[in-house]
Amino acid sequence: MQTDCKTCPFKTKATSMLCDCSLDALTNNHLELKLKKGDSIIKQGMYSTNVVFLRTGLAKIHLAGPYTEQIVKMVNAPSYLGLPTTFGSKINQYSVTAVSDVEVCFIDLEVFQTILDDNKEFTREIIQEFCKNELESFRRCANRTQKLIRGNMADALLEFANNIFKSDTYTLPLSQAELANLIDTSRESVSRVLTEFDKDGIIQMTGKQIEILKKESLKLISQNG
Amino acid sequence: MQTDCKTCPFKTKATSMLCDCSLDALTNNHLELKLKKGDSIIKQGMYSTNVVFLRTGLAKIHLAGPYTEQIVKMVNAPSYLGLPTTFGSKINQYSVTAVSDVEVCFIDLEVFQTILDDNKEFTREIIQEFCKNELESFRRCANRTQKLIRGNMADALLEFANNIFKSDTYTLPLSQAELANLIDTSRESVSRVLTEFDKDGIIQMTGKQIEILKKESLKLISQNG
DNA sequence: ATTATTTTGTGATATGCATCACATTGTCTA
DNA sequence: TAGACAATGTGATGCATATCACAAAATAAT
Repeated sequence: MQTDCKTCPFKTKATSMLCDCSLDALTNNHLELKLKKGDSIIKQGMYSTNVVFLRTGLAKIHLAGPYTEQIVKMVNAPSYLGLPTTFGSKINQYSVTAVSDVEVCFIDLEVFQTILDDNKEFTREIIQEFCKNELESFRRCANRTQKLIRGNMADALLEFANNIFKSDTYTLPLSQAELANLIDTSRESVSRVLTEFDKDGIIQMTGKQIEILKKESLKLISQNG
Repeated sequence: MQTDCKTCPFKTKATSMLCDCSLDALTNNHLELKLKKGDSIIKQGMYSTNVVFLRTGLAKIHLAGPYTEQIVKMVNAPSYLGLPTTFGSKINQYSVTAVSDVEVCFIDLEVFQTILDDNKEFTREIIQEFCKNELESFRRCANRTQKLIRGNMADALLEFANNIFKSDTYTLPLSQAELANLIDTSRESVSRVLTEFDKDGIIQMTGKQIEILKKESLKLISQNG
């Protein structure tokens, strides 16, 4: 169950900068788990002192808004999860749930903190990550609140293609209800827009299988209405 | 013009943890400026290699969304500005503008990075800040997209009272058009809601002077519609 | 003081989308 | 192979709020 972190092939840019002694510390202080699609990785409202490393698979970050659940973003491996909520608060302020089968490593916060203290380059990379995430948050929020549904749907489809699956053909990892939470709309509207895109020949939809036919059109819709 | 940072009375929790040598480095490598209300501190789209310390005054962080300007949040001194945009991107991804007269210190990114490298406690505090900001972003975004205008207006008024001015009587630091950008609505709606709150005796408004009369009502409106 | 310019108040109209309601299809399980 | 439950498609209706269009007031500029 205990992989040697030094030889683990799943590393972020930050992780690849760790000294051997820190990697040894990680090896001896992490809990490796295989979780199934739908399983909770981090749960909002729970007390936690762990940082999570997503070794393989896909996860969603989501939280309870004032009325409905909101999916903040999708994260694919390799990536750290829960840094903001673990460092920023004793109680988890958001949830992370597996969207595919995943492998995760739980790392104690104190161990992680020590590793930060001992590895300047690692710390720099982590801070860079924080910064990029915050900028991304700003942009995302502005889009969500200002764009119409078609624009946000187009964004989501492009995001899956470009950043998550790196292919214009993929299987939607979320239900339509979840997609609604991702782009702040209703389940019904997701269904309507998706069938509309299909009818217009912008995408081809077979069940949850998506093929993007006219990427340029999607980009235009993303920019305009 | 060059204050000695060691004796500067305006310090964040993080800054108070710096060693003397780092404070000396700061003293010799910062540019102190007094800016006036409305002046730009950080400008979206500009190349920048500076971190800014807001010594005194009030500022707004804002960015160009797909259609309109969005005010992300208000920041009052003492606080660092522009860490995400300076670390995360060469080009500024958002703007910061003085909302009152302010004093700011520009610090070169390399100097700031060295200080991070040399001060573990400082770095911890900065990371904590990042985490809290990110959590705050998530919450803010969920509220903005899910709440109705009255709820968001109530939030803004409470935020000013509780976090910015620490008093239930204050002068609105933003025009109604800016308030609209802060809570993602139209200028007209801001005007309507504000007069409504006034008529209902929840606030008393004399020009831009605000007095919160029924704080509990505002909290209720924030929670419900 | 007198324009000029920005800021604010308020009605009328239009619209994007949530909500409700129900049919249909797909998927798991006993 | 049913029977149950979850996920999806689609119409009809209502509502919050953006937008347009001015008037009034306040602030700045000459």
